Amino acid sequence: MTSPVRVRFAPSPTGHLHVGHVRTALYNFLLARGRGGAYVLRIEDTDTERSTTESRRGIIEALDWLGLEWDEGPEKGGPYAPYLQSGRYEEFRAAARRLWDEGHAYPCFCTTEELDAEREEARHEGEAYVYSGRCRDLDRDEVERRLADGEPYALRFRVPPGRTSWVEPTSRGMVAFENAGLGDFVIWRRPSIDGGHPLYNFTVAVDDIAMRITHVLRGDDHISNTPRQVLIYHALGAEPPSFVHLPMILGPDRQKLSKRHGATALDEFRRQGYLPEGLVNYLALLGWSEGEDRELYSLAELIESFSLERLNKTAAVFDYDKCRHINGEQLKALPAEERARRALPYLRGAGAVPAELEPDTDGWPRLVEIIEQIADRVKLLSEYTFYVRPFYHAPTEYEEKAVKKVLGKSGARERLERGRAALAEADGFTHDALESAFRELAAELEVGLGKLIQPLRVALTGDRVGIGLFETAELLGREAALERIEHCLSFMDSHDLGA
RNA sequence: GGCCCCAUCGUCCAGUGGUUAGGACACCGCCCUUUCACGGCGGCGACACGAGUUCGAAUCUCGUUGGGGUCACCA
Repeated sequence: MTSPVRVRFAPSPTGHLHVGHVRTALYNFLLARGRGGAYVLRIEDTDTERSTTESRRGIIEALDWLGLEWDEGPEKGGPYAPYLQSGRYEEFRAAARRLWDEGHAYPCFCTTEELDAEREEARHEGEAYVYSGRCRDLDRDEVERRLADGEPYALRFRVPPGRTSWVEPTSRGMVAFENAGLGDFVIWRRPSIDGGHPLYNFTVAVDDIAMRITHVLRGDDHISNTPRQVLIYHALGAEPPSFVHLPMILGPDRQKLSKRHGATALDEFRRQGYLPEGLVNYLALLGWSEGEDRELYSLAELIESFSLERLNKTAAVFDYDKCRHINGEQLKALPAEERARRALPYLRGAGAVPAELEPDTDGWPRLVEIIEQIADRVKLLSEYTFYVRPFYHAPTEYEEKAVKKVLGKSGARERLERGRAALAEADGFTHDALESAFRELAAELEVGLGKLIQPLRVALTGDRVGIGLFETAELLGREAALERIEHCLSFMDSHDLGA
């Protein structure tokens, strides 16, 4: 039950990290941490044409941000290096040669044109393409001759008859494929074993064997590759690991999640103000549940609770609303000081606060207090800018509905003036002092407190929406508050409002 | 189309032979309230269908339908 586990997350550096990848990485991480095993990061860069170091850096940075720290991998090393798949080239070559020597692989001289024709015919017949096996039983002498002539070839795996199956340690259980439907697949590209490149189904097995991987957790879309990999394991005399195929994450239209559906790349979520805690929490819930009605988890709690047995097998639709909600819950759990630190880059980026504002400087406690007051009005870090901006910038215009529904109401101007007087004369410019002053004024004017407060709020912030009015005023200070009211009064005059 | 996987509210999850089928998000009311949020209360809303097994099926079996994945000398 608690046998040592070795898992890996093996992205190919050909693009951005997608939420689906993130969930796969997370589950691998959770399994390893929960069972005291090793979580390794391996970069599958054998496709030299599509792999970029920029993508690799992006992936590493993203994983870093999420807090999914790997035990072995790039920039860290480990006992089973190399962790960049391209670094294992000679080992792949040796394994391929061995397969060839032992008859598990054979050279295929078919040209691209010939193969295209085969594929074309299969499509025409409405059947799945399976390599014909034309080069499978070539005469030994002929093979020698063509090899000696330097004719280009690819290496194909000789798929044996029968069926291939494996048992997943989840409710999915056994999955089986008929070998006949697999076809002899290519493990090494042309022109030859000395010059070409090893291919995925082969490299992944060799690498996992070399790294002593015990559990392969990956997307559902890899199920059809699995029998081929199991075959390679057997041919190489190795015991296959446990395979666990995770349900897909779909878009709202139930198609595989893609850019069309909105944000999918991790950096986009980050830009939008998601917390790593929020994303991790939400993604953990997409395909797994503890079995009770709980859905708020820290990474540490997930490590504690996660188990393969509780994985579910139904594809899940990514729900942005729910993701945002979970993020909001995680945000609530953070102390104001921390929320302020995390929000700062967004605030500065939006110009809501002075560019030079830094933690632990003179202006810092005030920002923390503002953030504290905003409380759980926001769910994403980027949403703080709306509430924070008024404390650093006097309104230059007034929100449309605020003008219509507040400033435009008859008597608004008088109430605002009386409010200004109350602010000017208040004995102490604190929340409590202001509140009692306004309650008295409301009683005197025989109007609801709201009637008094609304115009003031608009004058002070430019909008009807914001934190408590008395907190707002206190945080602004008497001088700035009075100045803003003056400005608003003249705005009302020039627009003939609130008479 | 072949092969493979899957099937409970709109969405995400509970539920493993006997429940008024539960929770969360979203949505809609009401309450609280200086606005917006938060919070509280309530509502809407699902076992895809058909056979079987059983005293009894959301739960087990088979079929149908539906959805998804995959069919490269990419990963």
